[in-house]
Amino acid sequence: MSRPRISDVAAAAGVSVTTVSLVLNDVESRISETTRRRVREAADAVGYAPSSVARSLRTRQTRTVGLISDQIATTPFAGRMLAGAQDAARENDHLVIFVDTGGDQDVERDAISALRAQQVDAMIYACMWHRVVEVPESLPAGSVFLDCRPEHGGFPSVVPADREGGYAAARVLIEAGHRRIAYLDTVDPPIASGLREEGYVQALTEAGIAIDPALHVRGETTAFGGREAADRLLDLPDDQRPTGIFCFNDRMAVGVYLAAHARGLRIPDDLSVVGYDDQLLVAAEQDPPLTTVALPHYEMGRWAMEVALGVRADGDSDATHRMECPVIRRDSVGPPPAHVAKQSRRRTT
Amino acid sequence: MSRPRISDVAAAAGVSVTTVSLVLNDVESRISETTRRRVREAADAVGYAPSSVARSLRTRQTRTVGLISDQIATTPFAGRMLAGAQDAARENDHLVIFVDTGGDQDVERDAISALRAQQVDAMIYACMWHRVVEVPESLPAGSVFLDCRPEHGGFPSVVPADREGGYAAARVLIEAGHRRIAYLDTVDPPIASGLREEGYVQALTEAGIAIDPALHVRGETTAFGGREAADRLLDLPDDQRPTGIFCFNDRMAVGVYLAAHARGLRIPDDLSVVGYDDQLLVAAEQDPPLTTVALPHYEMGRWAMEVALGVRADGDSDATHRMECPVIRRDSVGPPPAHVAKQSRRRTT
DNA sequence: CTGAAAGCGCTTACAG
DNA sequence: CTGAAAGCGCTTACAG
Repeated sequence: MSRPRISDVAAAAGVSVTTVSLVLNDVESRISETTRRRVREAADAVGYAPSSVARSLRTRQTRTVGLISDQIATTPFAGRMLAGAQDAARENDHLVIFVDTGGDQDVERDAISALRAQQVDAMIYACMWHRVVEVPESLPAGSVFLDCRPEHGGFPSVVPADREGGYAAARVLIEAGHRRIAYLDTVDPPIASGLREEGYVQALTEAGIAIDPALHVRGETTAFGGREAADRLLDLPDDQRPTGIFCFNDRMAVGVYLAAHARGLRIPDDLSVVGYDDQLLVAAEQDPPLTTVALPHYEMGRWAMEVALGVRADGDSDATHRMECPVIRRDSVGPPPAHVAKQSRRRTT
Repeated sequence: MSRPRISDVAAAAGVSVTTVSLVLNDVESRISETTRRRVREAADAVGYAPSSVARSLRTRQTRTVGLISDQIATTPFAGRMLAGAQDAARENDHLVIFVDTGGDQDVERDAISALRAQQVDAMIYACMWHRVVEVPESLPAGSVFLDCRPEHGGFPSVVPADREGGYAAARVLIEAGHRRIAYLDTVDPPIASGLREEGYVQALTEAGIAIDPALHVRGETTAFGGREAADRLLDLPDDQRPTGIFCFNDRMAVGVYLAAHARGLRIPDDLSVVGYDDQLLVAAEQDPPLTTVALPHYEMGRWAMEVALGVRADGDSDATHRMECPVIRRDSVGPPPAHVAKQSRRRTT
């Protein structure tokens, strides 16, 4: 009925529990091959599986890591973060105890102490999107921050390289020949917003394109918000209207599609657009499929777990690692429309 | 340096460890209020938090439940399942150890034995979408199946009420006045596909509408698949073309929007559409927002955890619980176009 | 090459 | 009202 213990195996094999433990754990020792086999057979025969809890009590490590997040589970795009952490944990024989606090401070405090009581070997503090966070008081030293950065440092952390991502997005448009490139930004700006803007500004500046404040608009971070902001952009006089729009995220880019279609503008023939996030089920499924910059959630999750487990060298205890956001080229970017190129030429002469 | 033990608290309070344990666990006992206070103060003073692993070894329960899934984490719509399970676990003072196997059998086997070794108090086996599954050999009795059903019963399980959902979807269209209602189905049909079809057929039949096989089409389960299938529907002769389309899921419904727009058909004026899933970031963000049937992922996750923990009465050990899929009314359904109503009348006379 | 024994940090009958 | 002691199931010095 109840699970067999190591002493049951010992009895069945006619040896001591010491011996059983030694062979089952493959401890460097000169136990004879005969005995080893006998022990293994006995273990199989009684269906023995060692108790992790007893072992943990003795060895003081649980092969378990706590992953606490603000709302990873309820957010559509961060599951891959969990998946990356999960895979790295498995490869290193660890289990992950996952707690989603829903952003509630009290829940968070309780979760941290429950995780400490469980004696997790390591802890990861994850956010749904790139943020700077206050460090919860009881968070153990050495915890790693995932998709967020501790306010005053002191912990390793990994975040997306948003500035470089913004730069890359703008480059895609510049290389396609665009000069009037808008940044359709979010209204209540998270960190990523400013960072991406910096990259955008840098790319344009390097390309000798003057920054036009009229081309920086903001909207709610939804398709409808994106549409509304895009309307303002597309209502600009012909010679000021952007030919390419870099959107803060894919949801807002969808709004740009809506606004474009509403006035008979085709993408990418009349208007080029690039998004951000590479959101599953949205970016690839637009018509035409959206060129975008991917958030490397899976890789970030894996990185965090690997430094938490100490199997990765570049996890400085006080550095934030910025992970590259690759450009995903699809079909929403083309050259600017011919008549615009003409106009531009006319203007500059 | 190292964490304080119960004996440290006992020493600090000048009592036995028995007493400390008794007061900290609020065990029914006649320990004097004075002593209790002294113990609590001592515990605070030394920063004591009991070790879950030591307690687990002794009490033989870990207050931990294993949640193993095929790919919940990497799928966008099932995070809420995790959230529901999570919330129920927290309310009952349990932690969830989450393992995503990615559908790999070997990983699954290893995960189950790791979870058993951890002595989880209960186990939940979750799927990304409604399926009938072979029961993994080593799965403990009493495990509960989430969004799937064990092939030969023997375990409690919870799945969406897809038949009723299909019925409800069709009713929405019927009540809006439609008679030519198509079912835009998926190509490689999961269980839900047939179930939803049954509901659809039942609703039409009850309403005295003959089932037209030409109105049951299939496509890949993507926006493009939905578009392609919708094209076939919309290419039908005027008097056969559906005025309302019930789609297997929201992604395919997006394809219907695409097909409709491509031929200048407005939704819902010229064509009504209802989806399924209430997919985050897609259903609500269409133009017009999509009327759909929601998959009750959060509630299913909660139900599964509650029966796993034994805090819910209706979790029969061998019954599958079908959870209602509520209709989410938005703006993609209207009455059929006037000229169609006229035509229909003409035909029936 | 193998075993007896201590100890990880708790809880809980049992005794007083 | 409180305490001494056994025991949960392992691992690991230590001894032989």
